[in-house]
Amino acid sequence: MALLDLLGRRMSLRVMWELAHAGQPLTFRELQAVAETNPSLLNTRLKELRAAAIVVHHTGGYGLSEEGKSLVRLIMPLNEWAAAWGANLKAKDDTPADS
Amino acid sequence: MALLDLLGRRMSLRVMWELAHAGQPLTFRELQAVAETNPSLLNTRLKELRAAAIVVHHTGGYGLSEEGKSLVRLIMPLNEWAAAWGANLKAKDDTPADS
DNA sequence: CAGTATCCTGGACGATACTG
DNA sequence: CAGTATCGTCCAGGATACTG
Repeated sequence: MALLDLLGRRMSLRVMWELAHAGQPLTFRELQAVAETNPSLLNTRLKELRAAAIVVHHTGGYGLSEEGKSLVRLIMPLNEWAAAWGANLKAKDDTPADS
Repeated sequence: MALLDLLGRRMSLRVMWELAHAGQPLTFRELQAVAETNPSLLNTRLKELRAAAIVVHHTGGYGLSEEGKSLVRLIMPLNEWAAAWGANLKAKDDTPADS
């Protein structure tokens, strides 16, 4: 699944997340600031995300495409699962006395 | 999201996929064969997946834990989305006459 | 058969200077 | 401000030999 390959890369999810929460197009520099990264990586990722039609470049800034939004929606449950999973793991860790 | 970090690594999904489809525990060598990888990587990933309680080591082989199964179930939609997404991308590629 | 140790290589990423 | 070019670093992953 090449999708997870893309999503697994640095700043992929971060960028999507920031764009989803901004609610409005963000400029390159704004995105760079909120995502706390360097132009080089941001640009690389942005190219990939645009090639994947997940991110689009409106007049005035970057935003999520409809596909991008649907993808974000799809990832949410995974997010929750991950939270529960993390809590669970930790709980088990904190309970060495279990036998 | 550290989960995607793990899932993004080579052989994470592949291993989960193979285990899900095997329907029965697989030995280290069997897993290595079906996943087409080397013992080094397989072992590394297996350790991580076991630490994450996604994969368990039954007597006689490796299998998915209940958490692992639920995760696989959660990933399916993403899988479908990716398929549609890929097809769509390709279609647009094949349709340069669009204006 | 199961898993580990070792060594090597490619590519992702980071910092930053620079052009349009 | 937007994006590109360059260069160095670091680590995931590949091949394989080896031990229990």
